Amino acid sequence: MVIETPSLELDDEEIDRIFQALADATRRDIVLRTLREEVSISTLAEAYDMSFPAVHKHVAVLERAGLVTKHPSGRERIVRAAPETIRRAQHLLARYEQVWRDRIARLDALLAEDA
Amino acid sequence: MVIETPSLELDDEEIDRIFQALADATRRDIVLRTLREEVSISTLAEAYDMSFPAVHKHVAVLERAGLVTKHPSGRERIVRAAPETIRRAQHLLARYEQVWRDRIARLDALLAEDA
DNA sequence: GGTTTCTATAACCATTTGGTTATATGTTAG
DNA sequence: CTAACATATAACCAAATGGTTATAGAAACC
Repeated sequence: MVIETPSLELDDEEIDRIFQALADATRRDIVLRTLREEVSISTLAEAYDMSFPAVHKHVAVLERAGLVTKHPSGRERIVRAAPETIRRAQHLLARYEQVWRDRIARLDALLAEDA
Repeated sequence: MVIETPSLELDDEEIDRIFQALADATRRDIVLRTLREEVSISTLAEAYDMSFPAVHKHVAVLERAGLVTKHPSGRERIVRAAPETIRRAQHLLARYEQVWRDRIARLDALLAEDA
């Protein structure tokens, strides 16, 4: 039996799915909306100028990316944002910024050395 | 004449392009690589198991997203990361997290009120 | 029980994406 | 000048994306 190691590290495909999911204005709006309050898919669908199945698909993309979760409640599916995944994406970008700052620090050190 | 207002706000299409560009492991690696040091496209191309034109296209996607800039140097095109765009994306996600925290704060306030 | 509502999914379509090979142009090196 | 190298771009292709309509199942309402 394989023990699923609950790695905090994001693998490449996971990151692909997260950024891909965020690369669409409707989906970003769904994330914002569900961060503020839990809503059903059909309630979400009312907000956008597209069919229910289109919104349903957007929610599925967000779910596969781990950005939202769905919870049955009677005939409805309540959509909840998953802030932890957003936080991980944010931290990934923060690490990119750190790489840049490390480079600047190296350049500064080199300049100080030469002076 | 239209004065181009240098808005710090990211419009939807700009954000689409940024996240879309980040949704590919090769492109994220190019960003990381160019954050550390400026490199030519052909130097980049050596690092990946794909043709030069494929890498050239990835760089073009990153450039359209404002994540890198290209600078001619003789026959080469030096690719530089644009950390400011990365920072903006990071801040956007930080705002999403803030929306979540605001909600928690509201719920906490409600609980305190009821107590 | 029948109707309505919410969800799920299939089938389809146009466009975009991410790769390829081939070719042309510009720049440097000898 | 010529050869080699770096870039750019066109044409092509398969797969993925983002939408549609149609259909079916499940839960709730009266």
